[in-house]
Amino acid sequence: MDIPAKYDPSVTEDKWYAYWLENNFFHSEPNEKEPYSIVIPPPNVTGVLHMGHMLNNTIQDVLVRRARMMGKNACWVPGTDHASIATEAKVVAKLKERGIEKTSITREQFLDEAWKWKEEHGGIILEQLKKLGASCDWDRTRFTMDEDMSRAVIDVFVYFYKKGLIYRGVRMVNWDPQGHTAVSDEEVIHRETKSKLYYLKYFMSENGVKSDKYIIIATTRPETIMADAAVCVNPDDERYRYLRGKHIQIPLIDREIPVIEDSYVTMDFGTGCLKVTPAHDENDYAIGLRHNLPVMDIIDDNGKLNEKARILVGEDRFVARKKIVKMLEEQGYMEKEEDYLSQVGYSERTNAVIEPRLSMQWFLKMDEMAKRALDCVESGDIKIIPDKYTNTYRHWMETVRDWCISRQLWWGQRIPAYYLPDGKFVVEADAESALAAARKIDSSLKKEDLKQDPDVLDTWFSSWLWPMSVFDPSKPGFPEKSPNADLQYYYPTNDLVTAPEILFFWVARMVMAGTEFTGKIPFRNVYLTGIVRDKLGRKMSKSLGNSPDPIKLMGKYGADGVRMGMLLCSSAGNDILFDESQVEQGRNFSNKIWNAFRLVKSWEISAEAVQSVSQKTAVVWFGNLLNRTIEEINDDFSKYRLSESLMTVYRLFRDDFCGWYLELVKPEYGEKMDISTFSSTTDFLDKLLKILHPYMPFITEEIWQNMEKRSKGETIMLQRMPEAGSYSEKILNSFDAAEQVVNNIRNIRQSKGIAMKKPLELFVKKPYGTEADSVIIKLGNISGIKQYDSFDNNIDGVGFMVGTTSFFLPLGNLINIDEEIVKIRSDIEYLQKFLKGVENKLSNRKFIEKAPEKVVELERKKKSDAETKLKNLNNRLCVLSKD
RNA sequence: GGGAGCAUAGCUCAGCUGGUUUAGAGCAUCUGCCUUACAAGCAGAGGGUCAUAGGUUCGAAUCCUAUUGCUCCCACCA
Repeated sequence: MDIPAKYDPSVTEDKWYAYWLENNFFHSEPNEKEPYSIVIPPPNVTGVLHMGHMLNNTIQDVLVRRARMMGKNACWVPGTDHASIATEAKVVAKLKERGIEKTSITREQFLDEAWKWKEEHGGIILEQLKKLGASCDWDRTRFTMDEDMSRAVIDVFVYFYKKGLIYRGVRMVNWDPQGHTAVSDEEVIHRETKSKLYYLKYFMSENGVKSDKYIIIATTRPETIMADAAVCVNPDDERYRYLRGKHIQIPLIDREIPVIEDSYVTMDFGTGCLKVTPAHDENDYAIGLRHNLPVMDIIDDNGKLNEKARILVGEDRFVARKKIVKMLEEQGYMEKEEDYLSQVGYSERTNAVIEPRLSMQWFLKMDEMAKRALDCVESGDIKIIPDKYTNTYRHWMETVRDWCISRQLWWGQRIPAYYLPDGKFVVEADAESALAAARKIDSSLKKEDLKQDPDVLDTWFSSWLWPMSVFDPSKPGFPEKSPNADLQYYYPTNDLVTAPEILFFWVARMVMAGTEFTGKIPFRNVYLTGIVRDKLGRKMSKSLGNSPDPIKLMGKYGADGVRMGMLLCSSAGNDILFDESQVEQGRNFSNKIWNAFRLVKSWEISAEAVQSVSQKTAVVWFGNLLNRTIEEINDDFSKYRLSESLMTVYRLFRDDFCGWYLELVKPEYGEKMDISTFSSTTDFLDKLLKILHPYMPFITEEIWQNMEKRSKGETIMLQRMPEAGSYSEKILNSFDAAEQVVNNIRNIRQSKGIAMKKPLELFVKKPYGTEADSVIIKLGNISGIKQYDSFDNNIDGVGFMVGTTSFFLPLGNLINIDEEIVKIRSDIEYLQKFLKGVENKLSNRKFIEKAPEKVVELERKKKSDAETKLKNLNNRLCVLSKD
């Protein structure tokens, strides 16, 4: 037999993934078993795997693989998201590289290019997931813009429109001048940004003529003054009472605007005077509405000033700001400027500064749906893990505003609104039905008279259907209309694993859509992962270059190693500080497992060999320990404590199985092993591999396949997970005591420089109850254990205690009596302190009266144990001090 | 500005309904070992006023209050 001493993942991982695919092990069809389903949070179709995906998908894979081994019919549906803004931006950039502007080609040509790009680069990320070992049902792979998925999105739009929940209106929206589209409130990130507060002189107008009197107005956006519609003061502000009914002239362009009063203005901020620019600020827009102010929009789609600005036409808003500041200074309008920190909104997708802008958009009413989505969580039907996010969820649901669902893009599902020549419109799922509907308004209409709305829908408007539409896209979530076996069987899904950032974007909206269309929640548990950061706690980003390439990482440490490294440090909702050393630990553990297998595989079995006492003790003990640990792991899983469960298995395998069990049962050099011990050992290893499989699928399959001859089509991934059997605390405790004795012996050997090879005698004082002598003898290298009534008179050795039992190692002249005395004295001192504490407690009458019997009992035992120990130590001290 | 959460060993975190001797892991550190599965290993050791100050209680890392420091979410103060 020739098994290499180091485990090499590169020769096993691809092999077993191919084997699993070949045998269709990941595929699931409805059957009579209990279903377990997860839908993947679809990554951006043009995306590339990053550490966040690694974490998220490792967790999903652990859950799915475990469910499968628990005998459930597990189905993990993969797929990708068309991510309209991000993908469109990428395609636009690609075209630009080739010298093509988006504006110079038609919608159809652009979409052709986009689809080409998608075919070429789309799905790379799914291929990368295979490297990780993801056991997705690839036959069910979905894309949010698949024809039938898109159809579902359109149907849903029509449904809500006809229900009266979708409306069209002019609103102040968050305009992304770089992406050329409106984005939702949730896609705007506010960041503290350094800017300046400019104090401008606005001269008063008397009979249309500029007077020399002026007021001072503070603004951060001087480039918008040309769009001012009024100057506003607080009605209670005495200082400006004289302005009532007066007019003011806008600097530079001398346009006259009225002074108005509105309590929105804070008297003690700035100068107490506010310039009102309804077209470019949401609050100003609201004030404008209240006071019937005209709206003048001076900034175009690109963020440049348009001709209505009269000056600086065609300049970018930030260039215009610099230039106008200069002009204002030169012409004497600038009172002063101050440094100022303000919250500026940035587009999540393009990072451009958001321009508040009025435009015609489509909206979906949220209030009722949000209330329902909140109920699902408050009632406990949906559990959020960790539950601290329930608060965040509630807060959002209570303050939600209508959802702006239109995007001024081409990549996505086009809004199915068709305009008649007179500006009226109809909403229908396709052009034919739209024409039919339009003809009811005007029977003379022809197909070419109708113009479809150019906008597409927000990407989340398709992904909120995901848990339904992946199973039944034909009729989005109307199971009563079209009972679909898959939807009936797999929906609601069990667990959703995603990031807290998209709790609102996506999770809440899936709950809304799910309950709207099926009357059922889309999933029962939402497991929120943390953000993967570098070890300094910084977010991983391309610009910092602190994000490792997952593919390279898996190449270096193996997918199993990386999976374990990620899992070990990731409790739900906590950010993970990624450090390559964690992955190294995972790789090292793989090697440990490998070598345990190598050892077991190397044993020769003989029918004549007889099971030794230490082997028997080890087998009984480990069987009990295994049962107890399985119970712990099950408990961890029920609470979604994945990283703890893995740590438990890690310790069980490394410390207990390798460190104690294998050391006890392995035969002496050249000796053979008995059948009974061998079969117990392989049985234990088999169980351990199964428990480990969800975390480390590749190495466990490799070893499991090599443990014994397997027939074709067999796999560990479809074996039953070992169940927790009964165990005896007594057996576990007695072994634990033996471990402690061995540890003491090892400690003494180390400190006295006695080699492991040299056998020692061990004395123990009667009564002696440890049943695991054979363990002590073998692992302590003890030649014999002798029981005495007393060995207090021996001085040439070292004593120690485990529990209240005294042990003694005769060491001849190896001991230094003075050192021993010092050590014993410090032990005594410590114990006396401890005893005093316990005695204080026990002499407190209130404690005896009020504390539960059990606790008091325990304190009494502590006291008597400490007293016994003290007595022993004092005796020993006496003996040693005699000379 | 509003809300939520966190603070335990050098680092990352457990510690569940207050009570199991002196608060646990893993990593890192230090010491000794190439012992016939594994140096990607083995054996051993050190390391903590549980952020601070009060309070409740027979008893507090755990419950309450305040303070300090950090993180996240939400929010239009020009």
